[in-house]
Amino acid sequence: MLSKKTKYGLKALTYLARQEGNTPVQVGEIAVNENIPQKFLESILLTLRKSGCLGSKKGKHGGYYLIKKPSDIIMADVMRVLEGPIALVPCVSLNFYEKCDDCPDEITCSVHKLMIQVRDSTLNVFRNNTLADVCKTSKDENFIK
Amino acid sequence: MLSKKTKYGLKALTYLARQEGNTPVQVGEIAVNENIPQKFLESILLTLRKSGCLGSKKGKHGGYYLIKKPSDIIMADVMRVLEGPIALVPCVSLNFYEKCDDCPDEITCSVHKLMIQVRDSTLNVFRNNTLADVCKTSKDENFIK
DNA sequence: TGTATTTCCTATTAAATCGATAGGAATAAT
DNA sequence: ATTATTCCTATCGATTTAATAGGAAATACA
Repeated sequence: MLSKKTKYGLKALTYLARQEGNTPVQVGEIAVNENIPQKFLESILLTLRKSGCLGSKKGKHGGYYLIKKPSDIIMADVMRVLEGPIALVPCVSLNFYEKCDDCPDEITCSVHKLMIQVRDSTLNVFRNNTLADVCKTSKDENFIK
Repeated sequence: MLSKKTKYGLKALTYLARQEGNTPVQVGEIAVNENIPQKFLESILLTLRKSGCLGSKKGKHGGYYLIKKPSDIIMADVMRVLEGPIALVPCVSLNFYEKCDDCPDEITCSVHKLMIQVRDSTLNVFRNNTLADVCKTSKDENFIK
């Protein structure tokens, strides 16, 4: 299950991507429009900024803004920042690998093999979607099913 | 992330699938061979039985056994019993649907659309793998990558 | 220069979930 | 009867999650 953190983070990113210029948008504005608790959103945007997904400006008229074009923001990267590993098991994770302590042998582990398939198929989706893709709704003209 | 419950459950099922006959196998035997806390495994096998994935026999010489051929056991069904929804968000779940309380409109929700893709690709894996497939290790001769 | 505004940072809390354990009832074989 | 096993309910401790609190640091602007 997706955490609220991730869900809120994704919504905030799409909100920013839909902005006209690149002027900073305040947390409060995003929070109100996307129904997200403001203080919680604050901490989420902070981690997104620290990981290089977002830029920020402090003080009056400050806020957050995208530092890359939406079409250059790969969802796999965003998901890893917000949700952590994409794999369902650490032993098949590309970026967060860990050995299972209860598994004598990965090669013969049947769970392992199944989970690699799931990882690859999920990764395929997240790698082939940019923030720009995600922003297109089914209402948009150029939306291709 | 996959819960321990699911991981243990899958391992137990493959253990049973690899048995010769259909004579009941005791929880203790599975627990020892798969490095699973016995009492925990007991409760997992119980839910698998209640959901129709397994049969059981009480008393002396009792235990658990498969009631279907491994090749007839679809992983999607098993996963739903053990882990719950396959979808990452309830609003895109086929079997556990729930409306988001913070989302005004599913049609235009960008998260929604992305998560449908993830659900479909994951489901594709779980629907196309039976317990028999999962049991094949990469060591097996007929294993096809 | 000072005041209002906003991000930044750390700590804390309440609730939910997870992993595991405990103890015994029910059932079956011998 | 005795022994072995599943079945059932309850509970516990640890971890994670979602959210809140309070204030420091930075910036715009009057």
